[in-house]
Amino acid sequence: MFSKSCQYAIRAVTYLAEQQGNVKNVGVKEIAESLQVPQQFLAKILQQLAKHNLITSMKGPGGGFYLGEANANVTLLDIVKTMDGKNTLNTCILGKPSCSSEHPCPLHHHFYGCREGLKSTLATCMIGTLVDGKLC
Amino acid sequence: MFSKSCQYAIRAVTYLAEQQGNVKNVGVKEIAESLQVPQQFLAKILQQLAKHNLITSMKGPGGGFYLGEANANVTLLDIVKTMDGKNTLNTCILGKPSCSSEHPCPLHHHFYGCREGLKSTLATCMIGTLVDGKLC
DNA sequence: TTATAATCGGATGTTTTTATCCTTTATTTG
DNA sequence: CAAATAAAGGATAAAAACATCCGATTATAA
Repeated sequence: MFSKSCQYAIRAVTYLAEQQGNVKNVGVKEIAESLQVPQQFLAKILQQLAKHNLITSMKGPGGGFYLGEANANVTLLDIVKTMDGKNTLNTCILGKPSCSSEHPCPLHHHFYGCREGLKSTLATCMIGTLVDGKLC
Repeated sequence: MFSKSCQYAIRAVTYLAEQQGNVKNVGVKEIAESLQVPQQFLAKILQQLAKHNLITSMKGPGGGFYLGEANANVTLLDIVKTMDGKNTLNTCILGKPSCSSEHPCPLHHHFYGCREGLKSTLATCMIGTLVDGKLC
């Protein structure tokens, strides 16, 4: 469903959200250790998110990543689209090119509602309000 | 969610189900052309399914694959587990190792029901009854 | 019996995803 | 200013997924 990059991204952003108010910046090292994921790989992901202004970064000593004013309206769907592409969550679960409600694949009706529900959940969840275990 | 191999497998099995009663055997070539997927790759997948007795194969001229008596009770979940492993559809959507209802990831509650529903759909669908567009 | 059509099986090749390494740039602190 | 620190960025490597090639085997039909 989600690539590993995307999974790491969401989990890292969740971690950042939880740290809001504590300290301003969080380094890659700390996040990677907390999530138990490869640090260098996670660094690339966070850089990518920062480049797209989904999170904020600061260089130098005491630097790191955080969720700031500029990221207030960023949703989980923004994260997903940046990591896995705009069309993720829109393609047929069986990869059938012509799948639609008119010409559905066998699983279309069973999966469509599920996927749309997930998409709308992601679209309404502002990352600033994320906490591990729940969305808001 | 599903690997390409698994997607091809489900679509091919659907095709076989639709051909039941018409001709006994269907060759890889015909299936691959119908699904618009690489023939040699699909051949491997069908061989794998046949080896696990999920579908039936016949060599020689006029040979091919079909759904027979021996495959009457095979479900879509059997196909999925064979192609993508037993643990697919059981792991956390964010890849968090410790995710559970007690220690859920942010998406756990939003995704759990969805996934269990899909799993039970797959578990109750006998492949013999499959038709493109619906399950039974 | 022989030619043919089809799966079977092993090896190999390609592409994408995941992961690491190393240098550069910006920032803070002493 | 110098040194230390942390992100940024480019190049490379490893692993997994996806795909192809080709000879062997088997069964059927002529």
